[in-house]
Amino acid sequence: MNLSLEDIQQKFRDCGLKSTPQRTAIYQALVHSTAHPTAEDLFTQVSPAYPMLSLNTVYYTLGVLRTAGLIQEVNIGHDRARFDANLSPHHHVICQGCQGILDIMDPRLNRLTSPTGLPKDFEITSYQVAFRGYCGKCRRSRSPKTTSPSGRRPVTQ
Amino acid sequence: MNLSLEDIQQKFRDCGLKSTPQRTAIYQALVHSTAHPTAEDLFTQVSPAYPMLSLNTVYYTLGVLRTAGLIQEVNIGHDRARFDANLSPHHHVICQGCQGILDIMDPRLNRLTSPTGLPKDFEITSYQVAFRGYCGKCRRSRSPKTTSPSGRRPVTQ
DNA sequence: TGCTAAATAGGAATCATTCCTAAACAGGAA
DNA sequence: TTCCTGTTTAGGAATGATTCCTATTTAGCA
Repeated sequence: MNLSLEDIQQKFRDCGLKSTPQRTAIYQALVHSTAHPTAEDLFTQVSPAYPMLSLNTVYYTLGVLRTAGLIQEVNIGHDRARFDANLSPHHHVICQGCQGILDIMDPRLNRLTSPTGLPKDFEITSYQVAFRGYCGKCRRSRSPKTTSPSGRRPVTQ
Repeated sequence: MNLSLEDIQQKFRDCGLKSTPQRTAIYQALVHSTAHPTAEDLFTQVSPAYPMLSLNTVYYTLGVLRTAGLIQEVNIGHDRARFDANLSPHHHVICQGCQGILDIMDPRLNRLTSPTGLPKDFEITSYQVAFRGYCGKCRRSRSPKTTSPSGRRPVTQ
């Protein structure tokens, strides 16, 4: 995604958010990333340009942007929060070796119907598919003969 | 699921794990639960019978059982780890009000094909669908007119 | 029955995240 | 443009889940 400074400031205005240099830089970093960075990642990335930046501000900003609906929190693993400025319906592939995340935009996955066995009064508002496995790099650096790492359930076709 | 003490001890032996009262109680509590409890939940549940039980032991035990492949860690949200002794392929519905988790066993969801846009050398070993929404109880305790809470992307059919 | 490696309990350490607060600042009002 | 006020920021302290460390206990085998 590519957003100009003006685009970003307009978005902030539309949401009733003040436009500050730090906030703009953090959002811009997130928009330009496809790596689903953590708060710390963004802090590291934006810090050089804003040496006084506080990690605290990154957390606060991410909270504000999420509440405003400009970004979403991607819950992959329970260890730390990762963020995504891609708001179009999509899914994820997670490498269990390097913890890397890739977006999956396959439109077929956006047409799943309500599952069976759901209580009648449960209202589903969204869903996401998380594929897990190993990327090429991590597969090569693991035991070369292992094509299906032990203890993992293979994808059923 | 219903497992006798002997069943559990046999499972431990099969995995080369020592069978201790604490370990048995923790695993049994997890097997009998459908609530995907946290380490703390299990500690609270097992503590009365084992007053000397340490939360540390619960964490250690869960780690051992997971490594042995007897349980799995369910990564819903990044706040804390939840565990599941149900190893058959299944998916989850998470209530965003009370954080409750339900199992979804819909076999149709186990037949998803590999998504498009996946790098050629990425090997998928498993996947899970996480549905999010609001259970009946939480819907009723929210603003009654809200049928689709703001900021949530509805399920596309 | 004894041995030994694994398991347990408890305390301390770690790490992500949140809370608290004073100072700085953006953006609307005058 | 200047002033005001509520928001934002930075920094430090607090929190809470989880892990680390270690001495003691115990399961399971010889």
